[in-house]
Amino acid sequence: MDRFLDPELFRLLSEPTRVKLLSCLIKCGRPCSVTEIAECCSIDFSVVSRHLASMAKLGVLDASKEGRTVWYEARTSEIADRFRAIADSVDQWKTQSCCGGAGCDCD
Amino acid sequence: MDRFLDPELFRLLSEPTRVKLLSCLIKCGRPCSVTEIAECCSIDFSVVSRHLASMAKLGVLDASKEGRTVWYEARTSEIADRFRAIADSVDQWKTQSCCGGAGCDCD
DNA sequence: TGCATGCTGACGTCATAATGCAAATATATA
DNA sequence: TATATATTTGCATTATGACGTCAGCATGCA
Repeated sequence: MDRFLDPELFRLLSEPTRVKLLSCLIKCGRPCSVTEIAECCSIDFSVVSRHLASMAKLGVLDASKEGRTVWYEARTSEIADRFRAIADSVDQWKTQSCCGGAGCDCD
Repeated sequence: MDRFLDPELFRLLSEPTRVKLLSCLIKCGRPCSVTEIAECCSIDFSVVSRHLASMAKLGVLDASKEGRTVWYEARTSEIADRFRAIADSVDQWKTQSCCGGAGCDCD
């Protein structure tokens, strides 16, 4: 389970600004440029650039450069699958037990 | 979807210490006291107290006071369900579009 | 009542990271 | 080549939040 409970992924989604950008991209369902999203969400484009890059690095977004424009697109299926994997792994642990009491080694 | 992409929930899971505590509780599958978990994970009990309280506040844990002891238990099914709901809502947005181009109002 | 136990809350410190501006880089176009 | 456009990067500032210590509060027990 700990393999799926990736703090880095959650850290990305814990920032309202990033979630706003991601939400925008998911809803648009098409590749968007940095400038486009920056204007759409009224956020400084340097901030948007950094956030989108970090999300692409973690596989949440797809990035493709075309001339001087970078197109970002939400990897929607990938995101949904990842959350389902988390749900499944959490469920699996329901039946297991890590400690018999005294000698617990959860860490 | 924005209803499910709750930054607060993700913020909780973005902290390795909190994930460690949650993981411990899920694996144990039974109510544990603050002291018990603090010793099990070798973390200062005031830190544990804070983290568990914040997770209970967001519905990730169940808390029940019994005398001077507070028993925390992971709401495993609730957690799994929440992640599935996120996955489903992300999938639903795949077919929709928030903007026709110029007048995009993603925010 | 006095004391031990279990937990919570306040406080100061520290580390991390988000932000906006400006400069730099890369690419397209005149 | 000169200039405009799209994005990235460096930097200083600011904000957020985690941590440990200690004091305080509630509860149980002698």
